[in-house]
Amino acid sequence: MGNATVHDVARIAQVGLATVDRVLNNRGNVSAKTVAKVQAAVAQTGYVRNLAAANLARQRVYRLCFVIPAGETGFIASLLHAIEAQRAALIEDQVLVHIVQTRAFDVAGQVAALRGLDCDAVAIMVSEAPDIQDEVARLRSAGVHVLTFVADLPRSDREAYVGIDNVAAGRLAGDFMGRFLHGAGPVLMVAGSLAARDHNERMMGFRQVMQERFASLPLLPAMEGADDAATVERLVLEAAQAQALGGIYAIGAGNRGLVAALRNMAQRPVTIVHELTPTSRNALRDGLFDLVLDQDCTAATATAIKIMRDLIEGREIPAEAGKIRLNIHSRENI
Amino acid sequence: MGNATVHDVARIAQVGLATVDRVLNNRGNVSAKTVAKVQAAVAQTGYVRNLAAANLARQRVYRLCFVIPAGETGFIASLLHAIEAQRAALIEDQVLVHIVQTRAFDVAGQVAALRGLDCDAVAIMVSEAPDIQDEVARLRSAGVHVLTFVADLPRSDREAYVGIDNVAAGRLAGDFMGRFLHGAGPVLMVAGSLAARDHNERMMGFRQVMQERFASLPLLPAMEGADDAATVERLVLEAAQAQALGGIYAIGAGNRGLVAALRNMAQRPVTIVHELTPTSRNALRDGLFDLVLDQDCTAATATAIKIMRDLIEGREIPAEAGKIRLNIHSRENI
DNA sequence: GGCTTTTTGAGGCACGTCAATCATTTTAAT
DNA sequence: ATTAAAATGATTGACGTGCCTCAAAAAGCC
Repeated sequence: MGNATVHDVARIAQVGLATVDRVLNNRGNVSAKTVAKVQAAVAQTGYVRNLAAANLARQRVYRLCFVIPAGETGFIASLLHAIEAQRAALIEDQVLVHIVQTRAFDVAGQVAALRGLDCDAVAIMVSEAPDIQDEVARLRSAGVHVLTFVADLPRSDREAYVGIDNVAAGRLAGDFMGRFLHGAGPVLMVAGSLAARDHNERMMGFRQVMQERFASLPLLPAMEGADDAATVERLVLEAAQAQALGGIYAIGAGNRGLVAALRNMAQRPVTIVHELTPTSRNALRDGLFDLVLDQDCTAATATAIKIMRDLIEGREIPAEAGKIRLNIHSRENI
Repeated sequence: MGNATVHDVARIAQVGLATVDRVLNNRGNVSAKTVAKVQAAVAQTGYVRNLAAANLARQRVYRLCFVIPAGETGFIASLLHAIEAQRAALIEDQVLVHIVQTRAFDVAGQVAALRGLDCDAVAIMVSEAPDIQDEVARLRSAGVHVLTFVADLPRSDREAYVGIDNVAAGRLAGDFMGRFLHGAGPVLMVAGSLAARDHNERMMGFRQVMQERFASLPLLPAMEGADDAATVERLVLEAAQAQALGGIYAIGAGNRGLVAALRNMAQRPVTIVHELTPTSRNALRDGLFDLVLDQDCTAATATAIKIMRDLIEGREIPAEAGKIRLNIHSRENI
């Protein structure tokens, strides 16, 4: 069954081993007739290359890289943890994963990080800026496979995006917000930065659903908390003092500040946030948060690594391959 | 870095290659002192076995098997599809996946299927019965690694369970049901079979939350639809005729029947179901279903395969490894 | 026919590990 | 001290593919 080797193919096709090798690896200088003979033999024997032997022979080492923001947000910590957890199994497979951390929102620093890369494929979680798109193009032309991670750069040369559909996530949050909010009361949106594509897309999705289906609920202008706990706390408390809030949708990081603000508010709004971390987990348990939308970091990193390997091997990447499912956590399933 | 070989280890430890091999593969007949020397050299060089070379040398072929119910439910189809989608990449890695389908709820047939297995590891989705637990024990003692899949057999000898936490899924469904159901109206639960552990656990979780937090909502006795569309349709319509339903929690298969019933009901109850299939996807879009709880088949099969390989390699399996996250789909994110 | 160019075959080395044999040394038992 | 048992080293041959060289055969061209 799965045990035909190049030798079998050569014997069946009545050609030499070298010719089989030339055909299988597109080395050229083989007549069309011979190519057909070999391909027929491959089909007949059901030959499939033995990847282990191939990698051994060519001394293949997969040099992968993740470029992700620095900072101690719980989400980044989860990502790092997920990568570390897989590392042991990966080195046995000759996969070396290197992690580069850059300051969030610091485009120049991110460009510098991309410029200094030395690897076969890279997964990047960076800002959306022309300089960065140029740098992606340069990497691609230098033969490095590039995929975007968590935050997409749809207009760049990236070969794949691994992460959730942020518009859908925002829409889902809007749906739940509308259905949970029995009374009226305005809804506040707190993003990290509306210039960040992921946050912006979530906001758009949320706003779409609120307008389409829950138009009676007033939507306050979105605020930017810069992924900073103190800023988020201040913004939320100010908004709550201006008028009683019915709901809060926290689009990005800074959940610690949100928790602090909620503890100081008389009336508890329906609160939907992103990213399952110790902070948000505790807040769920204490009844401060109602829902946490979360992308599974383990799945995200595992998928990114798999796609990078597939890209290096030249395999087809289905369009859906990088899609990470969105998980929802309430107090009942943490 | 990742390039130390057994030769390096032997040189550093000042022992022979054969001795290094004996230590690394626990072949015995090595003195404690020598073992320590080798281990020190391994630590010093950072030696990690090259799995490709190892598998090549020992002609390793991973013979894996899935034992899952037959039948054309959408969920089973998704499972099969997910396995097929991975098959191409797997054979390059010398992983042969065989699928055995058994009649659902047919214990004797499942036992026979388990008895006829010839593989290194198997993932089973079967009924919970003493005969099956015995058969699992027999497989284990015959050196076959066994993990349960989608439905657990916690009292058996299985080495891992890959699937969602069904109690948590039921609790989550209960939480949403309570929050969506503004008015009163009784809630109907339709399971496939309450003897099936997964359905039973979901029901328990659902019931717990409803009693703890939404005690004012009456809960009708759970019905068994045997995963059969016609039966489900009949049961639901009968219940709806007896009294107007506020909500329906469909615990198992048979969603097609539920859709048919909903189309014939004057008042649309809040409907929460399991498994994202074409049927449930369309029902979501048409507003017949409110939520679909779903375990990601691709993730489940991929995880099961990975764990089977890890078991065969003798690697540690973290307790959490088999945990599949629960996805939630509403009309807004399909 | 003589010439060049393309195509093909044969062979070998390398990759790192496993698995086995056989000879030798060390250690333990009597 | 003798013998048995255990421990160790040295060596070798796979495993299947990639990649290279060299020579031979076939095809194309004038």
